[in-house]
Amino acid sequence: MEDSVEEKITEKWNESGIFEPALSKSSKKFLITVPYPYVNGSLHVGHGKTYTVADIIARSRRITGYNVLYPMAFHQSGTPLVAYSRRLKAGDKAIRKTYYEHISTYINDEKEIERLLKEFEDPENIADFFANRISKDFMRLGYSIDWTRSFASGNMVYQDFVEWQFNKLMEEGLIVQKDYPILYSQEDGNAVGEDDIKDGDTDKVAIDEYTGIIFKGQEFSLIAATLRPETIFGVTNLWISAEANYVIFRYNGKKYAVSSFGFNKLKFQLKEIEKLSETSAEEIIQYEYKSPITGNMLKVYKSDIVDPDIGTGVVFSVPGHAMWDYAASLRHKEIKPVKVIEMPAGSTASVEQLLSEFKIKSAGDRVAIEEATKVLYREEYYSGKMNALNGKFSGMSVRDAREGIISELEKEGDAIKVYETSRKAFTRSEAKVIVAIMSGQWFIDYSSRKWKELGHRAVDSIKFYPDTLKKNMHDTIDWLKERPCARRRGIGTKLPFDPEWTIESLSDSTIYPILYTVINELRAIREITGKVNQDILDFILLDKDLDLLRKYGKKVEDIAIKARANKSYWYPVDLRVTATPHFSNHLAFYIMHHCAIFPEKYWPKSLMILGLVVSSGAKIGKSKGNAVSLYNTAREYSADVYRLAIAAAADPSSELEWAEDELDSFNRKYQSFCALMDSSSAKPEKLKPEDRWITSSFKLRLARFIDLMEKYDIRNAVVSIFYDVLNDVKEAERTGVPQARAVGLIKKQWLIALSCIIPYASEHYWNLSSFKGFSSTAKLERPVISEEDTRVTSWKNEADKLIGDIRAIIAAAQVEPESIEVTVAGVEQAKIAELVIKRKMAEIEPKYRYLIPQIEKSRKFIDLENKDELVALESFKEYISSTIGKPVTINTGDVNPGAKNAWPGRPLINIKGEKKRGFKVQ
RNA sequence: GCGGAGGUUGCCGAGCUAGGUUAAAGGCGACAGACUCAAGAUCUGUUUCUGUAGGGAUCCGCCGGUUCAAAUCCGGCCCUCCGCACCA
Repeated sequence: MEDSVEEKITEKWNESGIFEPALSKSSKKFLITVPYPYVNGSLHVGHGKTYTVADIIARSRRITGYNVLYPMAFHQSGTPLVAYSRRLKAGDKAIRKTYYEHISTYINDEKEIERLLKEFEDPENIADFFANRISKDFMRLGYSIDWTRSFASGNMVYQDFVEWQFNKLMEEGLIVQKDYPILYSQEDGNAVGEDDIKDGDTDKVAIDEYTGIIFKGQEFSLIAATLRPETIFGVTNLWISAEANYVIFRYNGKKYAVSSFGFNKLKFQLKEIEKLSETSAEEIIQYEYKSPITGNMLKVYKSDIVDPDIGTGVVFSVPGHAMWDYAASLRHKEIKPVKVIEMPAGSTASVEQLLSEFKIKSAGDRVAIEEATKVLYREEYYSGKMNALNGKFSGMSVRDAREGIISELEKEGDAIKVYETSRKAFTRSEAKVIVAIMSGQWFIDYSSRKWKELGHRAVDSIKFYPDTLKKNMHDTIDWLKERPCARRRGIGTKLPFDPEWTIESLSDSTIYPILYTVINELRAIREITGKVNQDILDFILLDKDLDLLRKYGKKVEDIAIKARANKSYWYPVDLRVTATPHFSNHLAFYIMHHCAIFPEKYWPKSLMILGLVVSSGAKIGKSKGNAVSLYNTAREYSADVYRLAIAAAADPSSELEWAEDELDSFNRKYQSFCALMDSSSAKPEKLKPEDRWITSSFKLRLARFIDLMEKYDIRNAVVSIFYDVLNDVKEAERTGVPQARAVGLIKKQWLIALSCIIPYASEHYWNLSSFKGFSSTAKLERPVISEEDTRVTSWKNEADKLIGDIRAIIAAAQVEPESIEVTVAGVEQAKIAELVIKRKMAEIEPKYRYLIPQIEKSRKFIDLENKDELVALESFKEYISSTIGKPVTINTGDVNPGAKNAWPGRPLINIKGEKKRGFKVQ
């Protein structure tokens, strides 16, 4: 179909407002939502899947009699938009290129693109531009979205609402404040996110928690940061770097020495820490240091395995269980490795074995040592056991021992936590990324017992599609713990009780679907009051007392009452559709926040989780360079074809491989559907007997479609209503009904059903057929299936089975058929067959007993219930012979002594014709 | 490691929660035929092996078990994929 036709239809939908539902007492409501898109770029075909699936469901509910609301908004909260703007401003080439591509999806004019790029230095402009474009794209994809309720998370009214949300959480005691490690850039004086770090998106930087064990010395103590404190019983000595500078500092009234790099980090992690003086490796090695727990006195050696930049520049040495330490100890004969961990029999994970396995000769084989270290750490951690040398930790698993030793060390004041980045990282402006302790970080405390119980209750009551994910959600809720919920930068709402902080982007978008139900009223109130105050929201959303509103005057009161009615009608969300990456975060928060704030009647009803769209095996992502633009795809193939591909390609919950050539085949099917519609006739005035099969079959398909859509089994529903019906129409031709007539017979209901999937074509042919209104809002009637309908369709199945048999014989026997004679079992045969099947051999007349082996052989084909076989096949005689292409005769026969016989459900086929090799057969 | 999903006929992908109706849906590809001057598209059929009458044999990661009967249930093994957080 032409672009302009689709555009015209879109316009008509918009003008008529058919997707902007009002409250209705007569029909059941259905609120369906999808997480709003983050507006930092154009969307790809993967994004479109979620919105398309939701739209198909929305439309199917609408035509089956529900009052449907499918709203949409835009997300702008968080750091990326700000980061992109900043980088554009700084002239970052990579990001410029990305945005150049994003814009050129829509705009060709070079100058205009340049102008926009300049504008994008303000993040709000990026958000506005793409929000605008995305909503246009969505309109052109035929989504039945109510755009009058649209908003963005940066809007003031949204912020009023989020403030309210956080005040509620605070009142419930679900928000706590603590110190917390974050990635930080000293030069920028700022927290850094993934977007700020060089290669941060491809090579993630995590925060590792080291245990900084304190080794007490005479003048000062050393702090050695380690990931493996459980090996403390195997410590033989300490290492420091020969080249690095060391400093002495005071912390908690005591003196310590670490590398100056290390001190630099600790400054951001420890409170009240003060540098006292410089020192040197030489000075440090003059003393011995006492190990906690074991009390051993340890010597310090210089070694080049120490990277002064990692940890504290002081390393404790466990040559029995660490590749680096072992390699370094080779130069010091007096160091004897001590084994403190034993491995299960058969394990090859030991320092010595890995040394030979990885062919490590000296401390110079850095890469091999790194690799071997990974193996050793992993194996020992998961399968190792502490041996008898470990005091009270002997016999424990390595895991338990690590925990026990850490808590013992911390209790005695013999260790501090030291945080380190998981790899060396730099910001895009080349500043070093370190870990700093953010003091007073705000958290949402998901670990609350009571809250989790509510969460579990909600999960129990929610219907999950697919069902298997329900268990996952229970697990996810158990696993949730405290989560930082505010940051120092980014777009978003200020924390109402601490405005230095901006609410983080996943925490501000949990219960927002309720806003869709009242957004316009809230805006109207805001016009009057200047802000939507907390008590107004209490009244509207939590059904609090009307007295709260007296002070705002009658007008506000009236609007609020209306808003509350809207909310009570539409909420809760009946179905939320989202992609699987949202599962353990957004969806879990969505459930939890509803539980915390709303009474049970407003908790979510059901969730649908979709698999990602992948392209050439990889997850589609802007950074991967395999993003297929949603806009371009829809323009190139038409919105309908895109929708058809999404609906029919695979089960929504599984991953969908995006293949261009398959899109072509969807397109061809779609084209042939259009051609069929173009040539179809109007509904005939009078039915003919041969019309019965196509009309009956359609009823069955339609009923199946309705049932499947009810269960959101979109794929099979599409197969039934699109592919199967299409094939039926073609077959109808052979049953004696021309295709044009066949379509005419079923057109109206077919178009209504199809409006879920290919709304443009449906609407177009709806108009051409002069039906009234829109196919999108017409009512689909559940067909009444009569006995006649099931009978005539099962007759056709019998005919098809017969055709298959005839073909098999022709192929096996290598015959060139002239005509086919089909003989259906008569009364006599039916009686004999029944006796055999029912094991009443004695009752069979002796003269027919010779038939028993013959019947036994065809036993599995015999159908005693099949009483009207002759009528069935007779009525499809034309169909059979036109399909085979040869004349077919059908009659009933008596027992044929001494030859093969027909049995009920197993007619006898006799093919007359010539052997392909020239023999004449009878 | 923890938690989850899965390994099906050339490929993709149903079926496997209720075992037989499954040589195993559907799509893609391949092959043959029809149409066409021809190609493409479309339509028809075939697509594990085998058989001169609708039949037979083998088959659903590997091994074993339950059963009259298993792709489907049970046990073990091998392999693949996803999530593990502050990132929207």
